[in-house]
Amino acid sequence: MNNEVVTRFAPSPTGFLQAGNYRTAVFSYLFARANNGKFILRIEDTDKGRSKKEYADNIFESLTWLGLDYDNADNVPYQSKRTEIYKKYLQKLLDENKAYVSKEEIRNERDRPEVIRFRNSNKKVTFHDLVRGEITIDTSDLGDFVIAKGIDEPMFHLTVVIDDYEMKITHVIRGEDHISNTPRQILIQEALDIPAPFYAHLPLILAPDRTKLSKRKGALAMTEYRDRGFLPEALLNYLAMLGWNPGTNQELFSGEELIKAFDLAKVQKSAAIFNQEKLDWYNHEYLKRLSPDEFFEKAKPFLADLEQLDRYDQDKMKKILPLVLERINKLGDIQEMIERQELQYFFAPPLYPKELLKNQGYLNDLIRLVGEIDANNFTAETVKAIIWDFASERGRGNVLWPMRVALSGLAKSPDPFIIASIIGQAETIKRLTNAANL
RNA sequence: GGCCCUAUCGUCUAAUGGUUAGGACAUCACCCUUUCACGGUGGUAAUCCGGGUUCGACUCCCGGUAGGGUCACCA
Repeated sequence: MNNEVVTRFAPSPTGFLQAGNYRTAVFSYLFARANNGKFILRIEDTDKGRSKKEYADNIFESLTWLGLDYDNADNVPYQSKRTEIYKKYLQKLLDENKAYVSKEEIRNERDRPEVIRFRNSNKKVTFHDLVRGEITIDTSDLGDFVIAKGIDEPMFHLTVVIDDYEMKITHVIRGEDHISNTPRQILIQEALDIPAPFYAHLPLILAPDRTKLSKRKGALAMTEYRDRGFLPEALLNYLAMLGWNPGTNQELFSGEELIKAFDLAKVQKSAAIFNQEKLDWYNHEYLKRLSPDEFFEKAKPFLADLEQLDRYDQDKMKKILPLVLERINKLGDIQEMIERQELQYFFAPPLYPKELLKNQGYLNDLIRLVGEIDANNFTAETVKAIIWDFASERGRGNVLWPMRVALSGLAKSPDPFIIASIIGQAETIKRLTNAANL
């Protein structure tokens, strides 16, 4: 059991992580689970100046929300607290003359007069990348790179190598931007005489203009997607399909299905553009799969504006929600519908210009017909049944359009039968009467 | 600029020497329909360019071109 697969997600809490970061987390997670292995989280906060607790908290929150459960949740290592461990290895390198204290002219006020540099053998390093195959890089143009600012201040390349070793990481799955870092880390491994893990470098996720995804280019924190009403299942599914494919035409995958189907060999080599519209589609698909009650519960936070207007009526809201679902991609769109006044007519009589009715001629007939419906059986179906033939006879547009406008006050809305059934018989007759008297 | 990586519809991708180059999103048309939305049907749309190898290249090789990454006392 000593060759158990262990992967890790090792972000730096120096800012809000975006889609590309979380996609590497998704792949690391899926690969570990697909191989019955472990997936662990490590916080790389050796840069004390830029690391912030707020960002680390956001990483935990995002991972949990996405459902990427890490196996060391009760004991997540922070590199800032592991200085003593790194010191041991650093001292060894120093003692063996594989690293040395470098005294140099300081270039700017931030620089220290002394740093610890790795004695580079300037050779060509070749490693096998699980995504790209063999990669060879000549390290001679790297020089004697800095691995610590001091004996108590180790830096990235050193800490990564030591931690991956100590935490028994078997597969380092990370972004393509680390390819050129890999030879440096391999050199350190050799100096320390520790084994190298397998490497898999994932292609990057790009903005629509093919440049790096950034805040300016619309990159959002994962929690922002949550707050806008995306479902974690949709994000997970979409992220997994960006740069990986199952080799079949299946598009919708549950977390379990992803684990079953995931294969590093089918990871794409080229960068992918983050496509918001496809994400919207995924989210709508998952929204459609929710039960009415689940949808209502998830929609509630986005209904606050209606609640404030004292129009909050749970029973009525539950009837309206299916109509809303057809018209949104994410729950946050509900707020926009409310702002555009596309839901308020369900709660209060609409105001509209008389011209919008186009034709008032049949309104009195409609009032009579609607009044004939059994009050105990006032549904969209019975309303339609009693009106349909009449409308067909007089021209549906002549009858149904004014009816719908009388009820909704809008040029675009759901059909008049469903609106009538939601606002009720008395209110329907009242609004039709108002329209007839305009 | 040096080094490294990559290259199929607008986008995400399938096809690992022989397919009418397939699917999804988006888009367009039609159907459904009083409008919007949903839904249904169908369509437009791609192998970066140039050389090889081969009976035969999206697929293999070379060269261009383009895009990306990286060249810190950040990670």
